[in-house]
Amino acid sequence: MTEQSSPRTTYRHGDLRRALIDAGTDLARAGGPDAVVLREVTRRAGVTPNAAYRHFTDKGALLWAVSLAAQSRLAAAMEDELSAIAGDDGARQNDATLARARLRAVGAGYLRFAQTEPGLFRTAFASHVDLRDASAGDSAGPHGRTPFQLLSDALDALVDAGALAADRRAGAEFVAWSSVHGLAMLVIDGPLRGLDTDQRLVAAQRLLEMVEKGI
Amino acid sequence: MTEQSSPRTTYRHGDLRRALIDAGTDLARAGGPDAVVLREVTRRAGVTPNAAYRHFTDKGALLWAVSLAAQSRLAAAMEDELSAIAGDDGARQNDATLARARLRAVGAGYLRFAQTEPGLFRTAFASHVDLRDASAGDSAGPHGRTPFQLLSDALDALVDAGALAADRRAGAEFVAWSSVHGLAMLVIDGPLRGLDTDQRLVAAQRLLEMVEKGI
DNA sequence: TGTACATCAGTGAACGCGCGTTCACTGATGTAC
DNA sequence: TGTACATCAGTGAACGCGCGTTCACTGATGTAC
Repeated sequence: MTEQSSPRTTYRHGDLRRALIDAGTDLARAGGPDAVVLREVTRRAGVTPNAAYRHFTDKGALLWAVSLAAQSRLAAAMEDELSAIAGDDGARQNDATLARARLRAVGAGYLRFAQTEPGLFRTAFASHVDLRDASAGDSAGPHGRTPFQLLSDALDALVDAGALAADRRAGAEFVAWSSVHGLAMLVIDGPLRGLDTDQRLVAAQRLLEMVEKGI
Repeated sequence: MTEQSSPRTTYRHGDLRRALIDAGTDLARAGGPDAVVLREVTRRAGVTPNAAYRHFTDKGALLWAVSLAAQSRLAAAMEDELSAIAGDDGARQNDATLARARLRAVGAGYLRFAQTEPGLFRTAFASHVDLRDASAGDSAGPHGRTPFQLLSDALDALVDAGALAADRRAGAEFVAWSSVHGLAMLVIDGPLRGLDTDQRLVAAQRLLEMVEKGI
């Protein structure tokens, strides 16, 4: 993914911006946002530190770009989980069971990404991003939806299917999101770090169940 | 709280360990765990940087001590909320309404502390602490209970009062904690930073309601 | 089709900074006699 | 009660480090004529 192994032969790089984001993503994957160090990023891209300033105004802008990439991967993980639902052709159907399955899939994808890619997960939330901002195109997944939009979609579908009262729709994403996000944080970084894989799965199931019941 | 304003006249300090933790706490309050910088801490205590090594083996040990102090304050905030419950004499009663009020108080205290002291809140979770560890005496509040223990107590009382089925008790703290923790994180540091005070209160109420219903 | 030239992506060297940590030391305190 | 001395909390100076950023530059590329 980085240019490290294939040293450039031309004076010009080709697509340094992309290479810097990729190298930054590798660093973020391994060590979270703090590991995204400008000098190390350029080192990995096989380039002088100041070359980065041709593509980013400063280190913050680079980290921001890496964070957007991480958010996009989070969205992709959620979409993966959605597309794995049996009997779901992706179209909007008025099926309460299916709608609930989709909401669970959104949560499960979120949790799975947090646990398999903790560094990227933390980076997605690092740079004071507003995930609710629909205009953040670079933070969207393969189908152009951001993580927050995927959650909103699932909740809308729940209302359409009659599985959630319309007057409980407002603010529902905040509480659903909070629950799942909290478990992710406690498990990857916090006091629940000690839980083994089984315990994590049980906690995740239990949590999604609670959201479904209590929302 | 720091020694900054009253320069020492004696050669010896008196209680440098305490002063360092206090100065570290001030820094953490203002800027979170990353702001707890050994040199700045000693500067505030009116002491040479290396003096800190008489009391802490390294910077990590200092940060750990500050984190314990932050956890203790979190516990205190939760206890404050508990003691504000009307008609609660603090004794264990088999009253379902009261038990539910206590659980809500635990969550509300947690959320209030996160919002009024975001720096300390993040510091409490910074140093890979295991909050569930009962032996962490320095992380307890005024009544000797850690934040996690306060939550456990509230859930036990819920079972005793018949407001929570005994077979749903196991793992209940994980999902309750996750929900509240997630909202706290999203609001103070994350994508829900933009919410104003009213919206936060509404979200908090809605969340505690969901936990109560879905647990 | 060939040449002159402007553009601008990347170079090389250097900067000042604050950090955590180590060293040999000094001098106030408390205890033993 | 007074003196000698061990203890050890804090000093002062220095270290090496990696960081983000700036400077004047060079040379490959693409375009105009």
